[in-house]
Amino acid sequence: MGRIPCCEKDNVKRGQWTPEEDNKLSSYIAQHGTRNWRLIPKNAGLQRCGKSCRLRWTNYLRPDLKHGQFSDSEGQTIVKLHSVFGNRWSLIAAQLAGRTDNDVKNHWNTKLKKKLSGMGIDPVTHKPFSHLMAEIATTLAPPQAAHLAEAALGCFKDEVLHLLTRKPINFQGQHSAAALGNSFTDYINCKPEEKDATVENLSKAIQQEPQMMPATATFAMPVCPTMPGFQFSPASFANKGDASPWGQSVCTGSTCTAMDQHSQLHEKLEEVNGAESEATKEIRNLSNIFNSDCVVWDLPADDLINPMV
DNA sequence: AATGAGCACAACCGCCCCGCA
DNA sequence: ATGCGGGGCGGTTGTGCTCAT
Repeated sequence: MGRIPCCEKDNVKRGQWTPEEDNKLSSYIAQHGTRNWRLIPKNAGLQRCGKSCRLRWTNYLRPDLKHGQFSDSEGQTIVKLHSVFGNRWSLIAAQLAGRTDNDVKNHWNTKLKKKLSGMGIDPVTHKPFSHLMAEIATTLAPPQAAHLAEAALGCFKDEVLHLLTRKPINFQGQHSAAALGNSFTDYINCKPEEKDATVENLSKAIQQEPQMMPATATFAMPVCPTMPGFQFSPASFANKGDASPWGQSVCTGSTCTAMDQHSQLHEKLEEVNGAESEATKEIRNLSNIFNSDCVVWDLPADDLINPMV
């Protein structure tokens, strides 16, 4: 069984589009619109799958598209929206004039993800890697935490190395923080060739003192006054000499609360009924988040086609 | 100059959702 | 209520270009 294919794959051309094909498609759509994608290639005289035509049109031929490089502020916008929406590229792209979901996705995968990793930020959760490691210790039972933390240290070793050699971290944990703090201090102060060993020591510290981060311990970002306890200092994360908006926008800690509110967003969405599109509803809800006292958003309004604030 | 690695972008694939009969 | 088809979406792969060796 299975689904009927959208076209007969044997009879359709695949791969790069030629200028001639582009012209045929563009002129057909200019005359007849995009009503039925399955019929468009046939009527336009193209040996292409309807789906391929739709993709070519929406990602490349549409006259309202921007084709240049992404600006820095567009990048920031993507990062911030990604921290709220996750990999919902169409939703993110809808906020950037002239950009498609494919553009945004490609830009994220090729540039932004690496940029965040290089800054010590996990591109999936938008939290600092060190925060994630400590979270492992906080949320899991000691034996599991030890194993996972060790694995995480292995996975993120490069990022941790990059992070720690750039800027000391101001850990002020109240519970046996000395063990972890000393390990970090060792890490920062040791010679490059000793970094690996220090990572291992840090892992051991977590293993040996599983109670050092009790389950009740929480992290406080500066913009989260409601979360007392363990103090992580994102300001110390950012390179102080770096005046770029990247350091500020990603390290404000806003994403910490944004992720929490992301779940609220979905809960709220489920309550909403009516004729509004999902995007409209999400944006409506999102605007509430942006107005929240707890989150600092500095989205560049110029890049937004639906300014949310 | 040749070649391989890395990168950016275009295109494809398969799944899912939604409207309609 | 249900099944079908069109379209949308996100993940993945392919391709061509650039740069370093």
